[in-house]
Amino acid sequence: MLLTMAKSITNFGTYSTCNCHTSEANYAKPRNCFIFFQQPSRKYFLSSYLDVPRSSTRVGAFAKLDENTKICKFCEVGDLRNAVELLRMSQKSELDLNAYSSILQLCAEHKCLQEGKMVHSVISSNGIPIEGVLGAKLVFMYVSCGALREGRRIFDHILSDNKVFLWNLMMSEYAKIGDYRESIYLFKKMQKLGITGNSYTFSCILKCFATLGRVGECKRIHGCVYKLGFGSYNTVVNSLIATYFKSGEVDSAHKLFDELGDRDVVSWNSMISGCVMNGFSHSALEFFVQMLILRVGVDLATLVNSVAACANVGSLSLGRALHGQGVKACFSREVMFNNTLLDMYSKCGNLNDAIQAFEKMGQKTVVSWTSLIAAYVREGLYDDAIRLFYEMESKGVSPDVYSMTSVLHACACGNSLDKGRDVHNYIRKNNMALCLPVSNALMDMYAKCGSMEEAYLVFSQIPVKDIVSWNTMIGGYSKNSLPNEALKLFAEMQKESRPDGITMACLLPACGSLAALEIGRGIHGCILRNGYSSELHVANALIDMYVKCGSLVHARLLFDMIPEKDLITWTVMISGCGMHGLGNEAIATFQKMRIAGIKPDEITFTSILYACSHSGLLNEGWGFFNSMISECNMEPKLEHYACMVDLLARTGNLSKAYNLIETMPIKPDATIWGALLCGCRIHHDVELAEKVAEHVFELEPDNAGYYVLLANIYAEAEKWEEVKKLRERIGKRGLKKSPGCSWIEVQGKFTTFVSADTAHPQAKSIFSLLNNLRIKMKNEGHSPKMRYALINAGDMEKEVALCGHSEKLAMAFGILNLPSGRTIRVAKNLRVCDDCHEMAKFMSKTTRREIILRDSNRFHHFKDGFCSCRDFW
DNA sequence: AAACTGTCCC
Repeated sequence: MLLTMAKSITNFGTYSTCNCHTSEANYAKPRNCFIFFQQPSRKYFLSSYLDVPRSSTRVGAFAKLDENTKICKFCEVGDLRNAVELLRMSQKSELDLNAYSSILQLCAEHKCLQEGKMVHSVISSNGIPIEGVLGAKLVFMYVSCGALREGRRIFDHILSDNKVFLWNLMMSEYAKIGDYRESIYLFKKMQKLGITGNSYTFSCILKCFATLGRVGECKRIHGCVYKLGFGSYNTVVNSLIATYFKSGEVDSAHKLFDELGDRDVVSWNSMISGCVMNGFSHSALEFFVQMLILRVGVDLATLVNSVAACANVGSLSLGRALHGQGVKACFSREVMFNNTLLDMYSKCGNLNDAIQAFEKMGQKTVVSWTSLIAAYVREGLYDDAIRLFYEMESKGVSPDVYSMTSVLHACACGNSLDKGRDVHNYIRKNNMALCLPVSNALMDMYAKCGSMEEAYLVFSQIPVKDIVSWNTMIGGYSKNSLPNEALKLFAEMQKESRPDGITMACLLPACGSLAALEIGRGIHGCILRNGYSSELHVANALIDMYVKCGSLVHARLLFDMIPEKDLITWTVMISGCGMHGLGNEAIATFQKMRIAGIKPDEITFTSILYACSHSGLLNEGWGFFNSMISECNMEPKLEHYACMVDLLARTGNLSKAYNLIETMPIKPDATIWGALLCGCRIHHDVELAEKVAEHVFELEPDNAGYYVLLANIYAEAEKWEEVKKLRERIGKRGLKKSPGCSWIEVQGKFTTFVSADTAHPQAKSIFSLLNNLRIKMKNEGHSPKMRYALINAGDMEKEVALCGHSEKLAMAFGILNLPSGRTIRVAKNLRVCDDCHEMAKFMSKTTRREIILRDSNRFHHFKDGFCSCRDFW
């Protein structure tokens, strides 16, 4: 379809371009707001409002007329110097209003403030009252020459006989410099004085209200406009359209356009830019194509907005076609056009053309530089982006808010904490921290670089936080494994500010990592009450929360209810099935996704490979690995190799796994060797484990977990001497095994257990429950698995230590405190041990409870003495 | 004309 669009441009490419600059493009920027002094309209308005009426010309002696005529003649030919000279030389009695007016008009046109002031002083010293037409001319002169304050002084002085056009002039001048409040003040004063506005008044005031986001006032003006009969003026309706788009009321804007009989190029442009602004770039392009079909003249604004639409929908071919049209229309020197092209090429994934567009630009502004910085970030060239920022600065282009946030984004994505801190210093030096988007970007940078302390420091210094500030912090805590902080901040936020869907998407991963099902349910309720559940991001986050909290059933229910699933929805479900040991269901979901026409990405492949690995589906795993390369043209990354090594190792193909590591085209990291080491434990291959472990220790010498893993392998082989040596090695490096802990949520409250936790108030009943179970197990022929004790001591002692594992304590606590029949959900920070796994199976049978245990790797569903992992984890 | 917060894998 986009191709046909591109073609239609070439077919209808002979539109007029000459009028582009002069058309009344008054919708986009305050700069163009006051259009009636621009080229096409000037004469009409000046002659009707400003020129001296003939009746006031005094008919006197011929000589007097002569002086005036001379001055006017000089003015007519644009000879300001001689006109002023003659004015100064003439006697007061020789001059009439015509002469003063003409000179002031010329001063205004040539923007000659000096001469204008001189004329003003001549008028004053001649004692001519500043009122009526002369007053208006003076105001116009000052304003045109950029002396708004002077103009305002005279404006206020002659307030009583001000005409509408002067009010319009002042209002639009204030709007031009961004002082919308002053424009609104003048508008209200005007209303108070009973002066009725005209179409220009309303265009201007609508823009002011819209920019300040005062939608209610806009609607009131809309009513006024219709009452006063301006409802058919396209300038006014165009402003209304733009206003509604700005406040996000897309339907109202469309309705106005549909009802507008006389559409001009600005009306069309307003539709295109409004659609782009509100995320409907496809519709924008449809309007553009319709313009071509109807042979409506196209101007610079049309092309700029349509190129932006191409950028958003990623249509390179149409973008290129528009580029060509712009060149034909002689826009190649327009900075705005070139900046948009740069951005379009970058967003369409074409960095080279973006760079070329940048280099070809005659005039580069801060926007051009910022767009190029963003282009580098998009391609992952973070250091180049940062370098570009400093290059821009050294070339004398001062960074603005946009360039600051862009370079911070580069630091954030590139994980460059130090460079980010440098930029922060730059911001402090230049007093830019007070700007909220900059502070927000700073927080995001610190959060993405893992420094939540610094992020919080920035956060705490923001006097008035917006929704982005809160979301950034909450999401930062979630991502940096500080879920409790995320929840705490969320509670704090609710006192001050209303959360939105994004807040929920930021917060839910915190519940997921805590396995906080009840809190997660509470948030789900909040989502439903506030109507956030229709947002796909929120729904995806919810599904993932239920997966991670062990409730695959709820996850699946929600998943099935989503009518339009995106890639992430599918990926969440695939990895969810994988985590819960349902490999075949993961595969079925993957296939359904393909049928739905969704293309998997690298993460989807990681998830499906991971699912195969956890269910021991070797052939299927290889199938996906190969199809990733051959069908999807993707290059497997470290994580994909890690999954394959894991899969081979778990299924007992240890030497094949070893070979894969040796022959893989990228350098294996500790995770890859670690996966094989795990396999060595499962299959009790001490010899290979030693070989593999040395690779691991070399790559990650400070990770105590790997030493413990090898120690366990030795312990299982009862090589106590080696265990001892390894423990010494750990001690020498000063490493500490991260202590195992497990937690359980009962009525929304968490209880955390560490190994052999006797401090708990219910410790006595917990231990007696576990002891009874142990006795029962023994009677039924289960011998405790002592190999995990890591202690070379008497068996009794080992048994005691085994009984004290944190997951056992948490499970026992659950049995004691949750109503019968309720599923017991426990989460653990490390992998579950063999003995605990055995006991959990037994527990599920004798207590007739379903137990769902989440360890650091996956879920175990214990039911009737069996585990969903089929003892394979 | 450009920018800041969001869901998935390891």
